[in-house]
Amino acid sequence: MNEADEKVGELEEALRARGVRMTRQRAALLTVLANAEDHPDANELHRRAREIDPSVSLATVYRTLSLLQDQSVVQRHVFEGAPARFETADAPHHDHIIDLDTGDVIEFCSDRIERLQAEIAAEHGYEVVHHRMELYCRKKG
Amino acid sequence: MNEADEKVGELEEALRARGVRMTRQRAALLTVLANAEDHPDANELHRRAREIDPSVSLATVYRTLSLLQDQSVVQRHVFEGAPARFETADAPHHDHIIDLDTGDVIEFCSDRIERLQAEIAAEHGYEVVHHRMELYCRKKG
DNA sequence: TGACTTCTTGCAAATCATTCTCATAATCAA
DNA sequence: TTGATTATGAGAATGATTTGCAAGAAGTCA
Ligand SMILES: [Mn+2]
Ligand SMILES: [Mn+2]
Ligand SMILES: [Zn+2]
Ligand SMILES: [Zn+2]
Repeated sequence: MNEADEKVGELEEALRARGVRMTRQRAALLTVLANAEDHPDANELHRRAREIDPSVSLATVYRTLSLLQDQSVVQRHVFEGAPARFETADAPHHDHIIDLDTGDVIEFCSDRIERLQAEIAAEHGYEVVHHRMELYCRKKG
Repeated sequence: MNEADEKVGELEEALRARGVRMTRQRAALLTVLANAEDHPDANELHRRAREIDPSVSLATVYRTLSLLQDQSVVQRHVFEGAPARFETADAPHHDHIIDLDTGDVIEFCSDRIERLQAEIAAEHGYEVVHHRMELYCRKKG
């Protein structure tokens, strides 16, 4: 709650510096995002934001998420057969394992895979702008 | 045109054997799919199927695609910000490079990445049921 | 602290891909 | 052919996301 609050302050500053107006609803959503340890979807973010400011509408949640995505503050992920999920973009790059039974999302990163991806793209005359890698898994045993 | 027609015949047989009724519209869609060398979406498949049988409706295209997916005859891919795309499932497993400028889709497969993915899942106590890997790229130079 | 300009918001209606409902038509085994 | 079962077309319904618009806030500068 301390680290996250600090994060919120920094984000508000950074955004203001970039000419983004800091409204009540944007601040609420930033707080929710900074405190989220999971990968909530727009509805869940709306639910959490309302706890801080009951006036926040779902439309504004979507609008703010787009804004924050443009500002590289959040990342949007669309996993199979589910609405988009969001997380702050401050963590280093990683990909996801999705537990097919529980819906749990686990993060991982493999430098070797990242390197191989770049190699493969290069072999085809391309450079990777961004990529998506999701492992849909089931517990072993 | 020969190879594809052969493929259609085999598919029709295989499906009939599994108790699937072979209707005019299903045959049309199978022909379209067997002849497709790209990754068309439902609308494009509908357009092509109508050239064979003008009565085919979009609803039936969707219904048939679901059926064929259940029968492991087609695979559905949902790339970023676009409707689902389809391809026959007869080719061996591969992943995709998407050209951000042209929309072109290029296929590739890396055994090393596939192996690493399995390893990573295992490290977390999981086994990969299926995965998704897409490289969104731009031409180099 | 106003007054002003420019952006934001909430609400409801619009989109868009996909799915579903239902009355009618087609498949296929007998 | 017949009959039981399943598929189809048309259009309405869905669900996530976006948008238009009138009303409300933010930031700026006196
Ligand atoms: Mn993550
Ligand atoms: Mn492919
Ligand atoms: Zn990665
Ligand atoms: Zn793969």
